[in-house]
Amino acid sequence: MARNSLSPRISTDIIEFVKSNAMRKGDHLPLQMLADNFRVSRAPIMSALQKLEERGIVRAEPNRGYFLAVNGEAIDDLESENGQAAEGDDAIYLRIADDRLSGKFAERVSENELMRIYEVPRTRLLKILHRIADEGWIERLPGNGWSFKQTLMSRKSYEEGYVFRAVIEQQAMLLPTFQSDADGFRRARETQTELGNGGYEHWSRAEIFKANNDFHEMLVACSGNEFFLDAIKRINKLRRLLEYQITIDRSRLPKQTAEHLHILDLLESDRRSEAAAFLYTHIMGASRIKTPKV
Amino acid sequence: MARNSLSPRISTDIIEFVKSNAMRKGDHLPLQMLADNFRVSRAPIMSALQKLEERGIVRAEPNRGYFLAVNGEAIDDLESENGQAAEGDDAIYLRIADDRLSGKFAERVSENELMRIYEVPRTRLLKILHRIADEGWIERLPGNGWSFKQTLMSRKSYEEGYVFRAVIEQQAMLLPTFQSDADGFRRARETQTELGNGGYEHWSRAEIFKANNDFHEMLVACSGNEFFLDAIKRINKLRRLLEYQITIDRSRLPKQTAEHLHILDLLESDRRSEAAAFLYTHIMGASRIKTPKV
DNA sequence: AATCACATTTTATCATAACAAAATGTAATA
DNA sequence: TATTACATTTTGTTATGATAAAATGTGATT
Repeated sequence: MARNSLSPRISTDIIEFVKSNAMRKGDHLPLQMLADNFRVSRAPIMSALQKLEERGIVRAEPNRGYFLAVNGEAIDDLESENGQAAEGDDAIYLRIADDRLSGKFAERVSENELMRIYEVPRTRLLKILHRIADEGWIERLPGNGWSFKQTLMSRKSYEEGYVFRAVIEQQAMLLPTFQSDADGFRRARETQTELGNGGYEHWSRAEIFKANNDFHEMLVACSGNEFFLDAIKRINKLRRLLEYQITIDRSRLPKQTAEHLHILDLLESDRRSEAAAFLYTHIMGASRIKTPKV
Repeated sequence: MARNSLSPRISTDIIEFVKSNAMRKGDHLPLQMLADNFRVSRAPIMSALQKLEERGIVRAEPNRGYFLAVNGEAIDDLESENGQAAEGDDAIYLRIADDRLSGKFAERVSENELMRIYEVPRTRLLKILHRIADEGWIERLPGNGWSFKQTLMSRKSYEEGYVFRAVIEQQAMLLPTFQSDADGFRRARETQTELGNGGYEHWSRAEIFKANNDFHEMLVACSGNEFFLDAIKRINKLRRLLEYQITIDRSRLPKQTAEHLHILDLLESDRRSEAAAFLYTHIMGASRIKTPKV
């Protein structure tokens, strides 16, 4: 057996790309452009496009290339919509997270043990374990095996996480290097407005979560300081895992999006320290309400 | 061939353990206790002790175990002193860092390429690459190969790093959960005093660096917030890499240690916000002086 | 001049087997 | 009873060869 192909993921990426660039029916999709964009060679792009052709999303013209067969916004990506059942490595990753949160593991596990449980070859297992280690909830022991860390993923550190986020984001906004990103603000406004105007009723949990994270990461990116952004991205990965288990209280979303818009208002009228203070209470406010099962 | 043994590392660890616990000649060293301490089984402890016996540091009594043959403080660990030439994985890691900093790599490299260059089996190479990825200066590409990130390890982000540290450490100290650690303070005082009273002239660069890092991490640990501590530890790993290349200005050390002691003074007389403010300028002050070659 | 289509090279993953080290169970000893 | 010494089991690293995917070079087409 060989590795599993990139093309499914690339297909999804292309659809997302087409949508977010508001491309229209008939637009050309050059191989090299897409390849550079996704940081792969032309080969996997080719096979992804071929599969998209079978689905009628793009049209192939011999010796000329691939062209969009429909308008970008008209595409609804079946695979990623109903494909909630994550494929490939992600599936295993989520199963491990689940099993960990429901206490099915001893603190210490061996690689062989995990290979048997999840029926995964070692190479792939290690990739996943390293990802988890990067997120900070498992670590390699000096001898054999891996050890789950209790520290993250607990109620206590859940709250600590909110404190950390509130402080980092507020301070990032107060840095002298902070610069508003007009384009980012505009797009954030669109998303938040849409979410507030009824979107909160039908968007999927993942979409809502992503919109929220994107907003906060966009703000921190304005700080112009890589380390602040990195710290936030890192903690958001963990958060995703824990909040997956929480039922979203959709009734709170209108208030949340209103607060997000308020922050943008303040920034755009150059009231940065007010915005930073408000951001702090905004984040800490969310902490008080949510309650994870763990 | 099989994996390389843990015992050299464990030998060093045991020596460090004996020293830091101020153990005396004749003290007993139970296998299980050491095993638990280092999170391994008794097997590698056994072989480490056997090697320490050959070096005359411990004495074996049949069916009774191993006993210290000299006083803890009297041991000078030849292997780790002159053993500046790091062994095993660390050696490769440092070579990669060097080669990267001196611009010997294209941005994108394949695993096979690196295996050929450093003559390392894939398993070990991957371990090292994942460690580097965790530190944030390389990342796996979606297809084949890895890509060095420019962002960290540059002059700009070097300065950003100082800003980040200053903010995080200051804010950590201001958290309501912050609690002084009497024991930690005492030990920090000892080290800093020793370093200030002439230690700065003969301590190795690594020792000085470690003393400094330990001080700051100890302070952040008092915050009682895992995430703050984690963020500082993470950035310190990177710092170590960059500052390796800088010649330490030893004449500055007395001032630095004096400032460290001053911070402890302020904290112990319950002037926390003053301490936090001073800590901030202390860190930013260091940033202005040092200049990395990169 | 771009871009594609196709052919070729390079790469990483997987299965397998060998082996040394790590982990562990237990009788022997202090 | 606590700890070691020794025997046994389990584990993870390594080398090797097969294979499919990714990367790339180049002539053909627009």
